Amino acid sequence: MIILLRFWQDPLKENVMARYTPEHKEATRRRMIETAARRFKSDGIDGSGIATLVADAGLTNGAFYGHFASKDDLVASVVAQQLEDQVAVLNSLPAGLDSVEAFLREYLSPAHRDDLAGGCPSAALLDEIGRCDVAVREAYTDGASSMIEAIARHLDDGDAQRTNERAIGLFSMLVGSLQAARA
Amino acid sequence: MIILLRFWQDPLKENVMARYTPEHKEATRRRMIETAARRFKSDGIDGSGIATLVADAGLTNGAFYGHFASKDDLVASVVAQQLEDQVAVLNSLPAGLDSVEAFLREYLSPAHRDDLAGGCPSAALLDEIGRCDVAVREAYTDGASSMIEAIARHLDDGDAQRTNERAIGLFSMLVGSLQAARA
DNA sequence: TGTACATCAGTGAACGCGCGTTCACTGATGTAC
DNA sequence: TGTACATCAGTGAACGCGCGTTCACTGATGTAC
Repeated sequence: MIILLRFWQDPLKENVMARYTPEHKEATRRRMIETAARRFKSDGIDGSGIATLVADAGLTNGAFYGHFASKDDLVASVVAQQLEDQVAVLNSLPAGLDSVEAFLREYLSPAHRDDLAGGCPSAALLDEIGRCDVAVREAYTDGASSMIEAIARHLDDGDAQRTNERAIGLFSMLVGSLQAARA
Repeated sequence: MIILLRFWQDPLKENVMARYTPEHKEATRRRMIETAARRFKSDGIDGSGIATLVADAGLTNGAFYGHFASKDDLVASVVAQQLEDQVAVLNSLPAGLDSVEAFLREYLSPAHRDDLAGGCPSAALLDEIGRCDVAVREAYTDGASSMIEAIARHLDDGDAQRTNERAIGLFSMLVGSLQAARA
């Protein structure tokens, strides 16, 4: 959750890469989503203009609309991708309460508090997402329910309903605490 | 916390009110702060333009800078006022855990979830405040620590340190839960 | 193998628009004589 | 009491600016013959 996957090509290799392979355009799109995620989380969604977002990915203004239909389309893609990454991290944790505890300590650590760009998307963007268009909000609710499930899997104590409630409570408290610590 | 104080004059009385009494300008300023609070919470800070904010208060564009030095100045005033109101509500609750429980039920009620404009400023604005200028963030941290104190007063169990930690935890969880419920 | 053409990821200038802010002005109120 | 002037909350047009988006173009790559 804290350490982001950096799966885009390094710039040198990128330049050598054939321009019209099926992978090339897809790689650029992924790079845009990754760099936009960091920018959104540190400067806010409204606070990040298209010009800055494409420059972060090493492109110019006009290239944007070859990859996304609109800014909102990018936002929805970013939100979905970010939550997917978090779910993957949660699922890769070994079972047992020890690993949950280690995860919590890391989540609430000063390092995570100070790493807005690389940190939890919910803590950085939740209330802005609530004011975005419906596609973005759907991307968020879909992703968040996967998160809750992933958390619940670690807390499972037989009573499904209760486990789910505790997962939601834990998630809410984590996000709220982190936001409070930052403000 | 949920029911806002509506202390501005009603329009009829306002029109009759002498224009240059010391109260007149102050009343306009308070009205701006109140209506701006509602607008910020429902549309976001970045999402609310000066033109809309002054129109909400029944004024036109240019009047704004007779009351505030800048938009950030208004934001800081709104944040301070909102938290002050919340503290006043908390302090007016009768002592005892019953009233705390009633308060929690109200805070987490569907009515409060759906009342963005009239609801808790922290839940609606926390992550946007984190990206505002230093005066706004100071107004928030000052107000929030009064909030924590007010909550702690209701949870007091003799151990000051522990009470304070529980107050922070409760506050974080409430804000986080409400945001999650809204998104 | 060499040449002509098609493809298409990316360029960069331009668009209309709403933003925060400024400013010359208005006109009702308060004050001086 | 009546008149002339000062005050000042509020008006509304205008400003420069950055936004999201569009579009004619470029030039490296892939394909056809």
